[in-house]
Amino acid sequence: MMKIRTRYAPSPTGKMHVGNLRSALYEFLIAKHAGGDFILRIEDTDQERFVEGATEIIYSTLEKAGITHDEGPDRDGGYGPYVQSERTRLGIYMKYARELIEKGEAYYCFCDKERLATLKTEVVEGKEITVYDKHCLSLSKEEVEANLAAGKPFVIRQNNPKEGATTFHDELYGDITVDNAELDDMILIKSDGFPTYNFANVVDDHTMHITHVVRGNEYLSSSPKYVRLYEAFGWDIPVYVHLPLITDENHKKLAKRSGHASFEDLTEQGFLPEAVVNYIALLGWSPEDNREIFSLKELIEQFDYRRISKSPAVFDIVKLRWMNGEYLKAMDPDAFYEMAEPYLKAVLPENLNLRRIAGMVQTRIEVFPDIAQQVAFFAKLPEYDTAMYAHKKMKTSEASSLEVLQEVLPLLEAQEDFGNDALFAALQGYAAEKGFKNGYVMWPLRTALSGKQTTPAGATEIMEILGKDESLARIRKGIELLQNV
RNA sequence: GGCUCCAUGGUCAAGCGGUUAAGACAUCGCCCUUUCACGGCGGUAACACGGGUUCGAUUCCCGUUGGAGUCACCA
Repeated sequence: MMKIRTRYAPSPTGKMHVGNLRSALYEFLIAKHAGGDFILRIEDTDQERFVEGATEIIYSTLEKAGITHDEGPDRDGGYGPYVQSERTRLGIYMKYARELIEKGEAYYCFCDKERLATLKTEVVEGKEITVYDKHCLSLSKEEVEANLAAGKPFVIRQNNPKEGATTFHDELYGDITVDNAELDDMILIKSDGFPTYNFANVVDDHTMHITHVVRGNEYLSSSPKYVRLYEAFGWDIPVYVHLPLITDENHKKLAKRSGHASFEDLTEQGFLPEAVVNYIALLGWSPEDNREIFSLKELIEQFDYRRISKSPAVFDIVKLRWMNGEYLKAMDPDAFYEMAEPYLKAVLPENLNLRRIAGMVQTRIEVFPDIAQQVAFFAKLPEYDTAMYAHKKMKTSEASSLEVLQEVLPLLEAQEDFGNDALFAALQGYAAEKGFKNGYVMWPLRTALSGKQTTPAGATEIMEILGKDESLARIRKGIELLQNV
């Protein structure tokens, strides 16, 4: 049994798109599930699109996501170089391209932009459609030699037949057949000497012994051309697995403007890498059972690529938030505190018991940035409307609240132990004595203490954290506001 | 527009000829509670349409419609 080898072949052009990240994840999972190797290859043959620092983003994203490669630019496995521009320097692609020319499967083309422009047949949705007319295929060997000797710029094109059809097999989509007449004579080597992706990916996948080519659906329709390349070389055709697309809420390919199209966007918004990985694993794949929370290790165990879906999936940020919340709740309190601390410190003074507050919000937030609006009232009592004192369910009104606060204030002033338990006991005692329900006295207190409809803690817990002085000050302020109604 | 692919609730999705068509998110209601949240319980909500094949189609085939992808010296 041959060892499975998959690869992730990103081009360093910016942030890592979640679609690409999912491709990397599936490629990794397919290899690891079968005990195979996952290879990272950098596709930087487009000099113009190259973005400084983008390679580093690829490394750091994969690392944060836990997707580790067995071979790559930084981990030589003997099939390098793992960077396409370096392979170009070695002349690998040119050598193979010439081999194709010898076989009549490719040819030199000297057509310039002006001539190509005359080939444009129509414009559809703003895109110009050009079909090359094989003009240079008819050039004689002498003409080609003369052009080359004269230093005329050239490209090398694939020579596809106009008759017949090409069929290839995809593990998910089955056999796909396309008329050869549909296959354009795509460019293999650009005039700058670099190979196009179309050519480089075939040569690289073969020379790097990639057994399973796993990639996005957008390559499905060009795959026949790649298959013809393999056949022209007489190489074994790899197993193909084309992945369904990830779309935005409008069912369009996820675009940058959606605001959460890249892994970086997501982590900046406070999402945990583990949750993101878990979520995108389930976007287009499902396990045999109904489980939804998976560690990377568990995904490796469970991942059967035959269960990958064929239809596109909408990226649902709401469900991701839910899942992130699940991860947050499951975290060890210390680990949670460590990550929550910066968000807490951003809005709260350090003399407050931040660890305690972190514990209060751990089950109530979905992403860390939610913390601020939950706890900001601890630092400063917000302006609030006294109408908030009236609560239907608690059967409180502004008048009843004023009365309760006035009666409870001296009680609290006399209270020695300002801990949660003691405070609760004292207030409950007061309520029982007066025949009030707990909520009837707690609601006005909590309102006075927080100025908010909802808080991550009850009245007594807030008092403990605020401390006696601040608590009493806020209650007096509440009384004052109510008296002025 | 040509070609290719896809089609189960708002979203992710199970299903692979016979099911009361799972589950999750979201949504709604109830319970719990010192508010909200968490948690628990329950509700609303789907097989795009039309032909076949079959004793029987969500499931297989064809067509229609709808959606997506692709058609570069980008990957």
